[in-house]
Amino acid sequence: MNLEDVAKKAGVGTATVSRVLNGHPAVKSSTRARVLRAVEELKYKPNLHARSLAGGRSRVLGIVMANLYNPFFADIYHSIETHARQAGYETLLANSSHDVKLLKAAVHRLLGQQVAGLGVFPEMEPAILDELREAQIPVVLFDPGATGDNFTTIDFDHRKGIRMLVDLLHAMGHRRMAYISAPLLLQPTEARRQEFMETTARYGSVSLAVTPPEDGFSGGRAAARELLRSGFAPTAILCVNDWVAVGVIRELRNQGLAVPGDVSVTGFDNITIAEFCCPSLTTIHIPRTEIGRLVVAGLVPDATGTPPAPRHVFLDPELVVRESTGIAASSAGIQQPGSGH
Amino acid sequence: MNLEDVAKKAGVGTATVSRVLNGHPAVKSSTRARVLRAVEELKYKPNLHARSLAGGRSRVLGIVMANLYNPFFADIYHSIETHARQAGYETLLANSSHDVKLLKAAVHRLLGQQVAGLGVFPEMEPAILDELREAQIPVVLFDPGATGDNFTTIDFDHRKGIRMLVDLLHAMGHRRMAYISAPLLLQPTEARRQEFMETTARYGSVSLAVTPPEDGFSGGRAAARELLRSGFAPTAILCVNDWVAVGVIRELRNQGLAVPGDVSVTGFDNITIAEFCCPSLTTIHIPRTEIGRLVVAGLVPDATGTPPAPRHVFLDPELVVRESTGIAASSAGIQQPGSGH
DNA sequence: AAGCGTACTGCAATCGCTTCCGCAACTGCG
DNA sequence: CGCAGTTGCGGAAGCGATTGCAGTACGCTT
Repeated sequence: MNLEDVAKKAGVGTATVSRVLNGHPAVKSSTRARVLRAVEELKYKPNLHARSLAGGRSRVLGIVMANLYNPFFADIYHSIETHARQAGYETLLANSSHDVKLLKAAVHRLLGQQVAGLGVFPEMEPAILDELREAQIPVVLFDPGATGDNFTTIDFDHRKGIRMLVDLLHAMGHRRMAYISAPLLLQPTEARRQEFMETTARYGSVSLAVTPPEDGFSGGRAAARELLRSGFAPTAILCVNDWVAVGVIRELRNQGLAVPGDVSVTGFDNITIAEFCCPSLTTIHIPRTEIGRLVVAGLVPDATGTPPAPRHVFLDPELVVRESTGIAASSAGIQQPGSGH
Repeated sequence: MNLEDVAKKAGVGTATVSRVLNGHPAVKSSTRARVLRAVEELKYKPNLHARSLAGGRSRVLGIVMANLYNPFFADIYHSIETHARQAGYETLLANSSHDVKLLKAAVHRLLGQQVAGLGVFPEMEPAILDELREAQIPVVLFDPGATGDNFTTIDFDHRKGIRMLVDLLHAMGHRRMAYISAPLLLQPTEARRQEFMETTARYGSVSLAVTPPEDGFSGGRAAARELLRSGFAPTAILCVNDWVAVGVIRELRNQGLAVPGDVSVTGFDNITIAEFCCPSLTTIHIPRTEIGRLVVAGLVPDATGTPPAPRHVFLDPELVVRESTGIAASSAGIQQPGSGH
């Protein structure tokens, strides 16, 4: 079932069928109708591989994500898809699941599909970056260090976000804080952890960081369990993201601790659930919709066809105070210094 | 940068390069090494379009989903992807966003990509089903009515699930229940709503169904707000899924109502958050991982290469009782009949 | 030394589509 | 009526891979 069949059925040449299918204007309307009828009757569907092979360019954007089931990334992907569609582009998704091998495979796959642009969220390897530099297509990255003349990078001030949270908690009287990190030491999560340690040290607060066995709700629960068992009784727990924060809160309540009555908890990302869970989360807002817009803008050429100029975009954190934080309780049962600084 | 360049650089023919790249055994190892070096040096990446055009078959499964940001579907997709990878297949995702036009486009796109199999979750149109019947590939659907000799259907007993919830609530003394539906009248959600109305009617309970303006957390919140404003004071609220249930609970608490103290709430699907939110949700479990496994099993041929036989799989609901349901309160401030049956 | 099988390798056809180029028919103008 | 300028359409050359088939070289048997 190919172009030629349709052409034969409609009594025209393949070139004409192709022109009709691509909306080329120079076709008599009677011919056009005849072709369309033949297409309809044969239920013809063009072979997209042949099409892009012959056509050369494509209007497809490749997107690589780790963890689509992390709501934060799902939201971003959704935004990308929406904006891409508006720009007349399709989207091709590849999951890397935080695995370097898979990441490499994903990038190769998308490059092999001749995508018009590539947006990559996971942490990059130098080797892959090199390949991307060679590729003659615009690339959007979240790796602020990466430079290349076809690279647009989007950077978020993670450290400042953490600082805003610690400042808030300190102002509320918290002097004994814990941080629940991510299982993978990626650049953004590592920056958050470090900033937590540094800022609390500057304040002279007592602090502790623990690393959960996995990301997400159950990772948070496990980390909180371990934290409580350790005997370190914080009045506030900062979490690497909202996703684990929800799990942490759950475990605290299971253990009979009130949030924020006994312990304050904060998240990061401001995913939708942060507003809807009980108690709702104090967190740092990252503009996911805006990120999606930026990715597409950095990938599709403008009206004149010139590819987007590479640039570095900085996104600023925004503090969202909700119910999960409150005035420091006078210890959760364990004696503590309680000294200011 | 094509096969020929590599062939020239390695001093061999294109056929040999192709054989090396595809792991064909009949190549002298010295030649193989020379080719691989050329590939490396030129950073050659095969054009996948040309490859599938020439090769014919592909090892790619097409998956169509509405709403990837609905955690229920995100989980299913994740499971599909994992199982497909295990079977040596890739996955191609297309989003339909509950739009018939987009659904049609998505199916056409995947068919055009010559996928080896197609899994479609959104509600189908008869016209699209016809096209799918013509396609010479296995198809997995969630439309229990659809039949075709290349169709595998997966069916879930939504009605029974609702019955289990209503039974539970009735046993707990609830006689005045509300149902919060989905904005789109899809087959599964409609079945749930109808079963709610019928079962409560059979019990002689007072019942009311409302439809939120949108799906998800904020849809649930909006619906709950409307419900409370209406003056109908239920002692239990059943929700079309966990996603809106969380929004409903949030709004109830905003209005000062305790869950389950004043009002019991149930969800459906048993998405991960159902276990972690506060209070955790009483809900109906749908085996998402199993569904992913079934989809892949229904799509990839077995070891001998014979395509999977079409079949109808029935999935049974499973009641999960958690914190969001309790003994009926003696009215939420409004007089009510309170009659048993 | 001739014959023959085996192991490699290259040529060229092919996949289905787009698009350049040329041809025919038709239009309008002098 | 003749000629240039459109307009509409078909032929055929790619796009970059895979693969059947033929050819070469080499080793072994007799």
